[in-house]
Amino acid sequence: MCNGPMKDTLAVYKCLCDETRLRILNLLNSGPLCVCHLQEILDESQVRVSKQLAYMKRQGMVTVTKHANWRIYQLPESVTPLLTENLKCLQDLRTEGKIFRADLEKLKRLDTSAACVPAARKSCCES
Amino acid sequence: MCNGPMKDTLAVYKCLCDETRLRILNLLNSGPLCVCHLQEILDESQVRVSKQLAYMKRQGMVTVTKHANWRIYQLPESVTPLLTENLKCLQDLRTEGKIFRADLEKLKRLDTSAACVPAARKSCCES
DNA sequence: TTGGAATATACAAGAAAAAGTATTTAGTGA
DNA sequence: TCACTAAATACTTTTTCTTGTATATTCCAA
Repeated sequence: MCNGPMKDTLAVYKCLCDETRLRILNLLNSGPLCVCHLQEILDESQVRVSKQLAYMKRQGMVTVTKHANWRIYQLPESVTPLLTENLKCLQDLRTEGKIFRADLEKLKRLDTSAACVPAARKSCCES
Repeated sequence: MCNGPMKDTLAVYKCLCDETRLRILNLLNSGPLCVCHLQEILDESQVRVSKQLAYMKRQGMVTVTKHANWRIYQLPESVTPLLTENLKCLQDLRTEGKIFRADLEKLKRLDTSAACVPAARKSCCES
């Protein structure tokens, strides 16, 4: 996972250089999410979302936990400074980036009572 | 050049997700440089460097000016916040990233009396 | 105007990444 | 055990990126 600064740096940028992955990071930045909800918000096929998540996991950019039938993806507890900075930039982009904003709107409208919504998200949505 | 926030953002990350391009940005970050010097420092073939520069130019990440036989590449006067942030991150990486450090060492040892060294660099090296 | 240097570009080949379809794996619950 | 759901993986095709070789362009200087 830690292959030296250059490899790590490139891994981050490789995750960031794709639209779908950026949108996923934008969403995960406000809390953990199951695959089915990502699929729903992004309006992309199951395979596509699943593969992008697998890619990001390989690069150490997200972590997964099982929850019954669902897989909950989230940003790792400890995020590198580089990724942290860029997640901040993504937040700034929300102002101009209508896709990012729209995704977050959809996220807010999610049914938080669904079984696959993890406790962490529920509480974060209530607040 | 300005195709909306998403395209612009992706353009930045696409430039950043390649080792050679990162090294080029790291070098240009400390001043303009001609292709032949980039070639020398990076120790890469002419075509390869030239193509990466062309790529970055297409993405609006660098600008060129002619100077006799040479092409001087530099970061654009007005750099987006996203790129600015990431250039800062690159600077931080110099501490751990030995390639970046080594490149800058080579840069310092460049013969600043060479005709292709632009005035801007000369003065910056003297300071 | 001819030759040489610095750089770019065209074209072809190869490698890597992405997308789709179909299939598989796990977990759940009747 | 069987059927069902969520998600991952295998395999294939397509697209995109990268690289290399060769050639072209541009500018200079003799």
